[in-house]
Amino acid sequence: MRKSSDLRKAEIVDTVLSLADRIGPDRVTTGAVTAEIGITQAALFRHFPTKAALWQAVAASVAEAMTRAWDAALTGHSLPVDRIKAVIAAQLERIAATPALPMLLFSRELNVENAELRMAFAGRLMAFHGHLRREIAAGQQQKALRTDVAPDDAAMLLTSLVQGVAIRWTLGARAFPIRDEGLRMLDVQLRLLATREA
Amino acid sequence: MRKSSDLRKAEIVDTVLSLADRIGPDRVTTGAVTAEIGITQAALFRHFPTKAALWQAVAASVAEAMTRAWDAALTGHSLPVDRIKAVIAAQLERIAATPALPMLLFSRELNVENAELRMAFAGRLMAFHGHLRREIAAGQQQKALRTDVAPDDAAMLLTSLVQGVAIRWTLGARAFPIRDEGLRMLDVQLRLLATREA
DNA sequence: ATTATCTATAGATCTATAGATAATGC
DNA sequence: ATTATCTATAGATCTATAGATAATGC
Repeated sequence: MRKSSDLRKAEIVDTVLSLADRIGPDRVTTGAVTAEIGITQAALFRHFPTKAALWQAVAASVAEAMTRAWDAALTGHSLPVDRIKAVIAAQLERIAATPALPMLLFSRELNVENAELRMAFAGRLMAFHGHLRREIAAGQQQKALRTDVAPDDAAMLLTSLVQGVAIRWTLGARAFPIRDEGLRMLDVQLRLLATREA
Repeated sequence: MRKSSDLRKAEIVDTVLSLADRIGPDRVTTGAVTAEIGITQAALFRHFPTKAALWQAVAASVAEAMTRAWDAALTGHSLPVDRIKAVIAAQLERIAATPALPMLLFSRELNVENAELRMAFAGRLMAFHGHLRREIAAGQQQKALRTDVAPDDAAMLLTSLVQGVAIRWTLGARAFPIRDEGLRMLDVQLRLLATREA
């Protein structure tokens, strides 16, 4: 079956992510991708000039999906704490939808081969951190959150929480629903960050 | 220069870790290791029958060093909170000494190829978590730590904190001293976990 | 005599290129 | 006519094996 270039490109990008999950990012060869799709290995190079270019397209796709999900989460709520919960829930859902993400962050492809790939993800991580820091600062101004913790530090604790759950989920063979467990841990941490009511 | 088998094995294991850091775990080939040492590629297979066996020796070496460091840290202090700080400081020092560790945890070698390698690291992660949980429970009993957080959850927050700092350190080109930054973040989190004094 | 290392190479795998072929859309 | 795909293959790289050689230690 012959597809338009745009459709085929999208299919290749999706297949890379699916394969990266199943066999590991660095085991994704052009041959494995095309075998999965049902075209010859050489056909891939008519869509992407090099394998690095393919990975950059993958990074762009993942980064765009994240950005959209965060923006939608933020516009859906007004209270800072609700916005924090929503943006973290959105990110946990992105990880569940793209389970190769944690591995990808530490792949040779990203860390050694492909500086553009690395920068794309580093940029998204900073944007995520920025969202959290802003909402934490807003929550502190509304006296909902303790003010004796720097917003930057609190945002790092929450980013670490998401990463910690993702690591546990990945290494533990994904034996629990990452979104539920992540939000449960977030409630624990938000309780520690909240101003005392009693 | 000809070395005894034990010395050469140790040299090979050390070289794997050093190379894993510099070029990424999955790029460590038998040829790269032996070129670094100054023996021929084939000589490696007289010390380790397969590449998988070599990685298992690496895992055993790293795991043993961690265990020793944690035990030394724990015996050096009596107060639970001090023991928590000491064992986390020890782990941050282990990461600084073996900077390939975070990448190794997500390498194809560990996640896809080598189940024994994966289990070795999963076991150490659980042991680390167990140390933290025990000390947190002790701290709660001594009324030094809030009792409205499950020790298991608090231990996960601390483990995530270490992982989060390690990720930031790795992706950020190791631009800050991981031990200092980790202990600073630990103080922030311990302040949240402490019983209020005022 | 034992054993660490070397030379040479098989066999597998992977990216990328060159040129031919066949399906699509004006 | 355009363009997605195919066949065939070059060239690089990697693990592992077989058999020879040379250094070490009793």
